[in-house]
Amino acid sequence: MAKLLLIEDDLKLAAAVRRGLEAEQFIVETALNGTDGLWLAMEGTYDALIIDLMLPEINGFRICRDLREAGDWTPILVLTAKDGEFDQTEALDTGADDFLTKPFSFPVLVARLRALLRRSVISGEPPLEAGDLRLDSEQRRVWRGSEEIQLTARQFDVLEFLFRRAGRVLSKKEIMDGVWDYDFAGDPNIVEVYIRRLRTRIDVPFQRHAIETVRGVGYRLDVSGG
Amino acid sequence: MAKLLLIEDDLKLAAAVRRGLEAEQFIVETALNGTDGLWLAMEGTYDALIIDLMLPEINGFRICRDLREAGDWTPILVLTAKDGEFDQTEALDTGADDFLTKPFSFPVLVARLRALLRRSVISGEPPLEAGDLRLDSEQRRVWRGSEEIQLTARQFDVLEFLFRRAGRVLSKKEIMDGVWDYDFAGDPNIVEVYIRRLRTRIDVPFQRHAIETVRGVGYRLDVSGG
DNA sequence: GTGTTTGTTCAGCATTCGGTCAGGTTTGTC
DNA sequence: GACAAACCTGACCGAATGCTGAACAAACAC
Repeated sequence: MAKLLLIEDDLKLAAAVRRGLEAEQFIVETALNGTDGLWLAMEGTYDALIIDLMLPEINGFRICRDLREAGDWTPILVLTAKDGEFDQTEALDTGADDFLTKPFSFPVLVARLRALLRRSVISGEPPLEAGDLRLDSEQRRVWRGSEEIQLTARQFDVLEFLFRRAGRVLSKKEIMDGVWDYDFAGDPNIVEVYIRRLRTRIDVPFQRHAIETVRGVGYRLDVSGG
Repeated sequence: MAKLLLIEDDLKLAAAVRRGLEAEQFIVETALNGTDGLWLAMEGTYDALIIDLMLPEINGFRICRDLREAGDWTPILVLTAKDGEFDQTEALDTGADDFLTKPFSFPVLVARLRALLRRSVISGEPPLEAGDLRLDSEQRRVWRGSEEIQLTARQFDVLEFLFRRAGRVLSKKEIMDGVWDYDFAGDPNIVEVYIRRLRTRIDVPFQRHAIETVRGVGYRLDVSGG
């Protein structure tokens, strides 16, 4: 699958993003400063780069430029602080393909990444399946058997998150961190609410839930699809 | 498919054009200055060249001349600044086959390119289809079943953009970037307005929209055509 | 120049969505 | 069986989002 380079100096954020992307089946390498980042990027073995603009030593702006000037057009997704010294247009001036303003939510990051990769590695990614439940990320559509199920944006994000980790038990916190903005600080009950909303839509009557509750731990999407 | 060389020193523009053309299935290589550009162009392995006239080192004017003098008659599309030092007649005097004034809109660039290539590589591209909706890029005509639908230029551009990405959900921003001038900075509502106008023309009464709304995300042309 | 078509902006409206909350219910423990 | 913790559930409300018709402006044709 796709191999990514993450250049980010905030240790905590780097670790979180890395973990998240790995859970999405990406192969992730991390550089904590501009020098290492540029060095690694120059190897040119990555399918996409995720670069923070504010970096020690060599900043992200410079990395993008240097790569482009070296004829390297690997897709680049740039991370910027909202109030920071770089703004949106500047981010794109660097030759980056897309940018994301912090704080961002994880599904947005992944969606943007997939959009960038769609041109190269991932193309025509097959729909995800669990029993007779089917979810197509690209089209953002869900079916139970042949019947399409209408979901709202957030509902879809939650379900996709579960789908990509099907069979594993996910805590409410994991789901919150994975689906909501990473600085979202609401009641974990929101996850219960969304699980319920999903269940009322995707479950088959008189059959056990496709999304099982594991009391005291979290939720699990049954790979057999309920 | 067709292989292109883009010679453009503005990183932002180069990245955007490159990305867009790749989405249209072209193979694109990019040079950021005249020297590299001429060097690559001399290889003579491209189906067409897109050259900015204002370039560092060797300008576009010179590149065209040198190529033509070397007996290379690869189709050339030249990009010029509106107010720039080169005007339209001069651009064509260089041996270019066509020219485009900045800022240009993406569909225009693609249309001109296809026109240039039609003489050589691409010819007789089949019409695009979605259900009983049919769109012919070359003729710029649209039919529902056997009945032709009249669209304005912009309406057609939007629909063609959706057609070439049928089944995928496209954000308003993607549509704006893909259809309007690359520096257009208007209200995304313009997309809503055009979607509406398209719907009133292409939809079948009492049937669901051919262009579906995916709330919070964007629009999707249903491949089954509504 | 006049009239028409096309493109864009605007503002009000309708709908949907997301998040919160306040009970209710189940589960497990003592 | 009493209790607490965890989870479920339906209702509610503000905000975001999209829809729509009309007005205005620009481009074009005659």
